[in-house]
Amino acid sequence: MSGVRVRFSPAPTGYLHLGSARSALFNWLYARHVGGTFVLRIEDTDPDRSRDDLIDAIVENLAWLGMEGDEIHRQSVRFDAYLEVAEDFVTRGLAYRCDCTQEAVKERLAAAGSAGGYDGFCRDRTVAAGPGVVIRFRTPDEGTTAWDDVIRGHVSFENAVLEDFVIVRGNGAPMFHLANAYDDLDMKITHVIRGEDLVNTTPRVLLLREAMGADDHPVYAHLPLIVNEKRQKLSKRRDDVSVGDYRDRGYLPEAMRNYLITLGWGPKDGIEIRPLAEIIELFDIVDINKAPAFFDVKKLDHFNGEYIRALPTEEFVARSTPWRDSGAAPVPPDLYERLAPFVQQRVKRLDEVAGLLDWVVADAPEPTPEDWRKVMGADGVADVLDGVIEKLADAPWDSASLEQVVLGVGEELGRKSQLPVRLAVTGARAGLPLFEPMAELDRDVVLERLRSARAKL
RNA sequence: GCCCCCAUCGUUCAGUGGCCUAGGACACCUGCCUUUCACGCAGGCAACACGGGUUCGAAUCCCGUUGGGGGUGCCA
Repeated sequence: MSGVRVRFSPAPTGYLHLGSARSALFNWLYARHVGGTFVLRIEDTDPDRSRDDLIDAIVENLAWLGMEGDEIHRQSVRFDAYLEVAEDFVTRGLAYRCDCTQEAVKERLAAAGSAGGYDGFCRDRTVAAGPGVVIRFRTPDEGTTAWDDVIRGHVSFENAVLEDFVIVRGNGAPMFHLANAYDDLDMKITHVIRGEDLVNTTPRVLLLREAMGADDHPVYAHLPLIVNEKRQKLSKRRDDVSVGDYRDRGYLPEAMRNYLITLGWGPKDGIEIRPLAEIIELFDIVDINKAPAFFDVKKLDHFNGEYIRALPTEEFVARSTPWRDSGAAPVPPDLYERLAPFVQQRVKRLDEVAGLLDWVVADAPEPTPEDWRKVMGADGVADVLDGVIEKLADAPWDSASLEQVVLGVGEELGRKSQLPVRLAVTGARAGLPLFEPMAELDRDVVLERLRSARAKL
């Protein structure tokens, strides 16, 4: 066990965001790589968000991806410690109380022609504690706050641009910077691996930490953001960001995990799809990329397809069963088991399985006009259909015989006979191998579909 | 506005001064396999944003430009 301690510290949101999942994963991977400790710390300093149901969703999705905290903490039960530190800051003159309303601050800022921040109005006033009174941390007016980021290199901020920020809310609850700085120190976190959207809060945390008496700070590694096709940070409103939604759509956790890892990092040998154990061995935060990465669902689909096909058939059946009956009609389990190998070979998501079997368990869908024209418009289709209808009337009803009959008719006529039969029976040009599923259908049903198609020629 | 960051094929990762006529993967295109599709196989298309330096030598180092992103809450 190395002394490395990393943490994933999400705010409770009721779902696990893709970006958060990736951050968690990189922390977890690094901990496993060096034999360190992965701490899960729920940052529920906002009382409105400190709800068990919001937290459970995150824990469950992390577990789905194969991660669980070696330690689990919750900031809402540690308020006293944070508040004590804040009081200490006030008595030491490092922080002060402020009773400015947010509106008043905004007005003064606007009048001064400034866009944001706080103007230091209460810095030298003496405000008594009370409802609505916040505590602000006094940031230095001079100097710089900087650190050497593992991924970004040297990052530095002029203290002058840092405004005095709130560390305790008017309702008495601590703010995240305070709790975050305190806990990283208290929990002896050695490496902070998190999204780049948090770089600019790092100086605050560093300053707070220093004020708490720390003479060092964790190693920071700010991950590149995951972006959408417009190269913007993934957002809940615009993009599909909920890990749970991907699970519902039939992505395998191991595929999702493997794909997420390739966003911002890649093994030197270029082999992206590989066992977790190998990834843990190869992974290191120093090799993480700086540039934002686009979340490419098509590539995720490819990964997922690879993982699906690699599953032993029984496992594929078991894992795809929750999606089995979501099509036009329920699929009988024994039938599903017989046809599963064919299904497994052609789905990229588990939620596609039912659609492939619709024509077997329900009426065949109406062919698209284009498909109909391309297939049924060919020469000799009527003869093919007539021949197949005739021979199928008393042929043995098993897949081998069906194949023999259909292909046999084609050979006699010197035509490819599968496509017209396929379109007539399944309603589509593409799909499962024809004869095995067709043998599952009753003779009457097949003949009826063939006759109906023949009649429409 | 101010602060911070980023910049190799459409996408993603590799490449850390010469091995690069820049490699892998996804996507796309073409064949092969197959009387469907998919899988598989063989090919193809396709990038170092621009301009200055430094150096015998730059995708790799420095500066600038342009472009993009993030932040700027009593959310985290």
